[in-house]
Order: sequence, then structure tokens, then C-alpha cells
Amino acid sequence: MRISELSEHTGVPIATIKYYLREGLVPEGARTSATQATYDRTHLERIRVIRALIAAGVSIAGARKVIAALDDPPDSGHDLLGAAHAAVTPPLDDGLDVAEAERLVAGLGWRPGLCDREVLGGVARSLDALRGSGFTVPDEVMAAYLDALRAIARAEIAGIPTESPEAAVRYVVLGSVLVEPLLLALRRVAEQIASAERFGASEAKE
Amino acid sequence: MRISELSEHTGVPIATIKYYLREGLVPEGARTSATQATYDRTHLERIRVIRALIAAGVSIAGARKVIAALDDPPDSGHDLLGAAHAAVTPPLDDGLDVAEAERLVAGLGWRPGLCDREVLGGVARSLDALRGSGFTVPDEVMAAYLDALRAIARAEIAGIPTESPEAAVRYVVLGSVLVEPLLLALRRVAEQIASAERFGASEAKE
DNA sequence: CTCCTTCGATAGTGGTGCTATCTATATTGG
DNA sequence: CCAATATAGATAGCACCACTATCGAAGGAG
Repeated sequence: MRISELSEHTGVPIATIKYYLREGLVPEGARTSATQATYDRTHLERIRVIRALIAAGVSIAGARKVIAALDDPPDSGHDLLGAAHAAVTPPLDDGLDVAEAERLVAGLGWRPGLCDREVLGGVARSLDALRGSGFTVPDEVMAAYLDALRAIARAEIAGIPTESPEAAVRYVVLGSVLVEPLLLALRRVAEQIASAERFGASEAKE
Repeated sequence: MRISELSEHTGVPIATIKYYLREGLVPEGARTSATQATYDRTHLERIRVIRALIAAGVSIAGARKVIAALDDPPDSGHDLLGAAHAAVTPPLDDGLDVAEAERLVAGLGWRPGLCDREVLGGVARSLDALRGSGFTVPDEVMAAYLDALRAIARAEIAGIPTESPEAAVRYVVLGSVLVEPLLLALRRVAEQIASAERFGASEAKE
């Protein structure tokens, strides 16, 4: 497959594919001469994954890390998840107080060392931003969040495919990142439905 | 309060506050002369909200819309939620097939007209991106998503404060937007914990 | 009167994700 | 065999975004 066909099949302009090649997001094709290379199905799939990551809001640098985790996965399933999370979690800044986050996620079954500090720091950062804006999550709502997310995580971990290690890696790495927009979108739908239930917006709106 | 004090109290540079003023994110202060204005607590809080929105990944244009919903809320609680969602949901592009999304969110109690098409379109877009990457969410996991998000949405809607309309508006508008990063962060923690449970990573890692 | 601050306008910056152009070198169709 | 087309690799440019810096005119504060 030539680069032009790669472009046609994915809808991604050639110049952009070259950019991805430069950035190391797509591996080089098999060289057939000084100015020619051929690409195969793996390149095609790689470009599709990149596009999905970008659509999910992942940066080029983040996508590179996600792909690195896909290509060269850690041995243990647990570290694999950590690698995927690390790829999309900004580094932990020092001034952050993680204690409150630790207290909160105790409701998830948290014990020291069970999850990466960066990931915990993400919770702390979010709580900080909320507090800064003067917004407080009611206790019962926060409890619902913890319950719901524990249920989600358990279902996800239980759903890791067993047919092959490659499938498992793909599922863990892409699932933890690509599903995020879906969850947010589903939450919005659920909120509108719950709101309609509560406020009795029975009439169809268009 | 002068602009310099506003800057000190929020940690936001004066030049940036001026930028927010220009962009219409912060209302003008009370003019005391041609080159002087004073600001009050509302300006302070406004800037803090803007910073929280930006930290949550909302663009300037999006923040402007969120703030417009705060300042000039629709009458019904339901439309209020819609306004908040519309502020952070990209416009629906035509080529999108919403039918699959409709089928999916039937599990949330969806019926035609119960939620905005943009919001439903967000689900469709996410599903599209997932499919494009070759990733599929197992049925049981998707069912867990729907269950969990319905529970979250119900708790949130039930948690709308009743003490004052202003508090309710603030809760709905800011809650639907600012909580998103918290949910994603909590999911990551929950995933790591569930993964540790499953793969028996009993030893503390540091 | 002098120094400092503010206002408003305008221009510049740094980062990001492409996009366009150019040259040397193949490949392909006639 | 030759002209038209395509490719690799390099470099430069672009559009957008969220700021940031500078400047002159106009007020206050001591």
C-alpha cells in the first residue's frame, strides 16, 4: 500500500500522515527504494487509532505515549493500566495536597500504594478546582459518584478479554482513554433524562 | 477593589484579567472616572469560576456561554441544564447517525425528545470514534456504564439545592461542567484499585 | 508637583496541529 | 525511452488559542 492509498482509506491527508511519521506516531513503511516505501494494515490501523485518540482530546505527545504502551506493554496487567493512565495524566505538581483525595477515595477501597500518585493527584486537582470556584458536591452525590465509578471499574476490569494478550492490552490501553468522552456524553444524556423525570417535561421537545 | 487587588486575590495577572474583560467573561467594574473602575466580590467570584472552567478544559468561548447561562438562566430547570450542556458540546455535524445512540440510551430511559439532539449527538460521535479505532465495548460493560450513569444523574438531579433559585442555577450549570474531570479522575483511581484487586497487586508500590 | 496606577488599544508570544512547497529520486503509462 | 506522476525528506508557513507586553493618555495619592 502506498501513502496515497493510506490517505484514501483513512481520509487523512498525505501531509498529515507525513507529519505523524515525523512525530513517530506511525512507524516507517518498508522501504523499496530511496524515495519509496510501502505500508500495510498495521499502518492503517495505527492511523485510525491516532485519529480516535485525537478525537478523544489526547494531544500528539499523549498519543505517542499511549501508542508506546500499546507497542511495548509492561508485563503485568496492572502496570499496563498505569502506563495508559500516565500517558494522559499531566504530571503531578508539588503544591497539591493529596490527603483529601486519599480520604475521599477510601470509599473506593483505596489503600496506600494501590494506585499511582499521578492518578490520585488528578482527583486532588479536580477537587481543588471545584473548591476554587466555590462549588461543593453534596455528600450524597459524591457517594453516588464513588459507587457508580467503582461499579464501572469493576465491570471494565472483569471485561478484559482473555483470548489473547494482545487483545487484553488493546482493551486496557484504549478502553481507559477512548471511553472517556463516551462516559461524559452518556452522563449528559442521563442528566437530561433524569431532569425531565423530575421536572415532568413530558411533552416532546424539538 | 482595584484591578490590582483583584489580581492579587485571584493570582491571575492583570493583563489576563483585562483580557477576560475584553472577551466579556468578566463584567466591567463601576467606573469612577475615565481611567478608573472599582470591582467587587462578584468580579472576584467570576474570575474564580472562569479559572475553574478553564482548568476543566473549557475554552474561552465555552466559558462565555456557561457564564451567560449563569447570568441569564432559562426559566425551567430542564432548559437550564440544556443551556449548560450546549455551552460545552460542539455543534452536531450532519453526517452523524444518531439512530445507534438512540438505541443505546434507551437503556437510560430515553424517549424521543427527552434530551437535546446535540447531547445525543455527543454519544453518537463517541461511538463513532470508538468504532473507527476498532475498539468495541463489551455488552456487559456498556450495561454497567448505563446503570452507573443513570445512578449518577439521578443523584445529581435529586441533589439540586432548594434553598434558593440562584443556588440551584449555580449547582446545575457548574456541576454539569466542572465535575467532569473529577469523574474521569475517580474512574482512573477506581480502575487501578479494581485492577489491583483482580491481579492481586497486594504489595505497596511507590 | 511628582510618582504611581489604571484604562484602552494594539501588537507580540509560545504552543499545537497541521498544511504547503521544494528538490531529488523513483515509478508508470504510452 | 520519455514524459507525467508519485514519493521521501526537509523546511517553512499557517491558523487558532490563551495569554502577555507595551504604550500613551488620564487620573488619583502624598
